[in-house]
Amino acid sequence: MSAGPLPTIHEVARLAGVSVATVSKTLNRSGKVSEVLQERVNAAAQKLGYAPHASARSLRSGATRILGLLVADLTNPYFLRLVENIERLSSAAGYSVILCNSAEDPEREERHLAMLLSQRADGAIVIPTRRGWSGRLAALSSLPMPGILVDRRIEGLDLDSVTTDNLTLGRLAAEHLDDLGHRRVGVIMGSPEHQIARHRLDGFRTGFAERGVTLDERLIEKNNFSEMAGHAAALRLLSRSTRPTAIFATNNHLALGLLRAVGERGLSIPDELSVIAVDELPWAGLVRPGMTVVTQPSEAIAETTVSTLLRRISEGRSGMDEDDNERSIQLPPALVVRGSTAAIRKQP
Amino acid sequence: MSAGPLPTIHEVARLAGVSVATVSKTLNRSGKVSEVLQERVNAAAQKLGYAPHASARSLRSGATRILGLLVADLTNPYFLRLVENIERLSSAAGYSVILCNSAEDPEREERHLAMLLSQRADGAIVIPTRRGWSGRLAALSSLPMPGILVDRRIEGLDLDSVTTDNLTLGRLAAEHLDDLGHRRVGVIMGSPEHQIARHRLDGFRTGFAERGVTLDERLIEKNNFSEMAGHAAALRLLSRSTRPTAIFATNNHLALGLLRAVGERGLSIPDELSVIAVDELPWAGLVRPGMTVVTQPSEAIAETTVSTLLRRISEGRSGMDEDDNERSIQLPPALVVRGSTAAIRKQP
DNA sequence: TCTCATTTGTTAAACGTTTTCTTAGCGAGT
DNA sequence: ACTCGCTAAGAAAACGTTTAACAAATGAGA
Repeated sequence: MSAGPLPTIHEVARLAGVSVATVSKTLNRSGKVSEVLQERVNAAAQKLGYAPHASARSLRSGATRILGLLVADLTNPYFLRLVENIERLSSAAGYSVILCNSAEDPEREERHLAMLLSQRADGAIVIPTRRGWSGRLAALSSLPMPGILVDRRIEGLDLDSVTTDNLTLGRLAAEHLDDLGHRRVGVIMGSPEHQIARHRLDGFRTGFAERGVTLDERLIEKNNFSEMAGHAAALRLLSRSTRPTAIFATNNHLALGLLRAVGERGLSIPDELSVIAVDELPWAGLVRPGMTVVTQPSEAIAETTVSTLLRRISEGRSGMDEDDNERSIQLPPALVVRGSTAAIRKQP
Repeated sequence: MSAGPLPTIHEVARLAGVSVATVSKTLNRSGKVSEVLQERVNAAAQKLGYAPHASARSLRSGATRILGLLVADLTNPYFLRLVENIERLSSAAGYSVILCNSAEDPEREERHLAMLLSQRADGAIVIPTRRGWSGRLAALSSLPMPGILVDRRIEGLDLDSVTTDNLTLGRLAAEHLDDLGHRRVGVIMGSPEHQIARHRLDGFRTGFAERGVTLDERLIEKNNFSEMAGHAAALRLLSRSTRPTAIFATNNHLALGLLRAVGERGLSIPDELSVIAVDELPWAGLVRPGMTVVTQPSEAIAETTVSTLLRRISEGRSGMDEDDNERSIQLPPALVVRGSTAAIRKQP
């Protein structure tokens, strides 16, 4: 509508017949401004369609009200739920979110972090790449901007982190299967050099151990995290002379591969095989017997992440010294029982 | 590592023993700077870990190198693929992306647009809310910043838009089913007041009409876009005395509901019913006979969107006048045949 | 009436860049 | 020797805010 570039605070001031300082104070509700002037200012701003220039504002004030969100893998539905929730919460708190996808590539991660630094984001939320941590991630712990890790912790770094309690997650799965009488259980997991996979397995193992059951190590398939790997692993498990009566798939992609394999073998779930997976899946409703899963508390994780980061930001602003560093928050998963697991029928 | 706040261009200049102007010219490769000084500057910048202050830069230069990405529904997997591709392309072109989710809520859309305006984003990519267009969206066509619509066109606005050619999409589905001999076909679609649904149906109808087949209007289920609606509609279709031999589900959610209904009825696909859907689905590999789908060209759409917007931005910068307005780009979908459709067996 | 507080408003100085304009330096042509 | 170009470097003026410091105005107490 209006021609020419956007109006500045000066034009608002001129139209309202006051100084720019008065306009600024009015619009930010800081300082004292009389009722009558406030109205004049607001009217003028309204009429001109004034929108404060964020760059100018942050240049002067030092805060950008921007959060960086750097995700390791945008194709992972679990991360997507996190992104969605984090965006919602940040936005509600008055922060904009710059979305970055590193696609599991440390180099992209590095570049994005440099960009976020240049943008002077007030904070960064990072789901880090699997392979090692870049120097720039380490730098987050100190000065440039407060950062927080989500879902994946990095051992050596003293950065806040919010993750699922994966030990408990494994244990929940174990206890459920044990309750149903399963003793010969298979596990399809990613590489044990990744903390998450390791913790889930450890929890699973512990859960059974506490009930006096020892896992058959030969039924633990350790590979990578892809659907193909899950498929192959499942076929191996199902081809054994005495195949497991239940299988625990420790992530989304692996579960997909497992289900595909089960379908190909024509096995019926849960009659011939019980299956328990991790995370609510978008297509969960589709699978005929609904999937029994251990879910990660994605809303709670998003909420804790954002609130913790915002707290760090305000602390930093007030110059508080780093006292309670190395806060690693772990949130509890939940078991959702559906039709894909059942009590064992016959003991062959 | 380094204590205190981040270094400015002045500190780099002092360390290199030159003026700030020289540093700026060196770092931006603008203006003439002698070899030796360039090296001194780069070394100093490197040593200090200098990162240019984006706010200051854009305040002076007028460009933020930020793109707004405002999505109507982050839970839609198709939109997610768009987001992923758009982020990748923008990032490769040196732009950062501010992600906003309106969640089909016009009010949130409005707020986000105001925020993007305040941030002085260089451009905005918008998948608009279904219900009506906000005044601020209309404003995009004129001055504040160049904007482009994706996936959903808005009739009255003279804004660039990039969408799937939904007429052709419908026609492709129709021709495929006709080739297989289907004559009694059902359609499960969203509300016909939405252009997309209407176009897909029109194309579908036309495709059959061109082969001399008239659709049975009673088999066209018009509801909303939810999975629940799809499920209910499917149940209605499958309960008819003479049920259709094939069903066309015009979107993701509806297809999910349809498949659930088919499962509940214990019908076998494609022997008793052929099913064709829209869009590659994340869980496509899972469904036993793979799904036959008409896919939207999401990569091409993302590519066209970003390049068109960036062109608009540079045009705007060079002050070019709006000549070829109202560009509505439509990209062709593709048919992917899998196992969920088959030639009709018996004619009951 | 004169001071002194207290309120309300304005002036002007930052914030960290980019960029225009100016100047210094210098070799070449007369 | 003097001017004329030419190049590389620097000085300083923006860009649009916020905010500290200050001025003006008002009312109260003596």
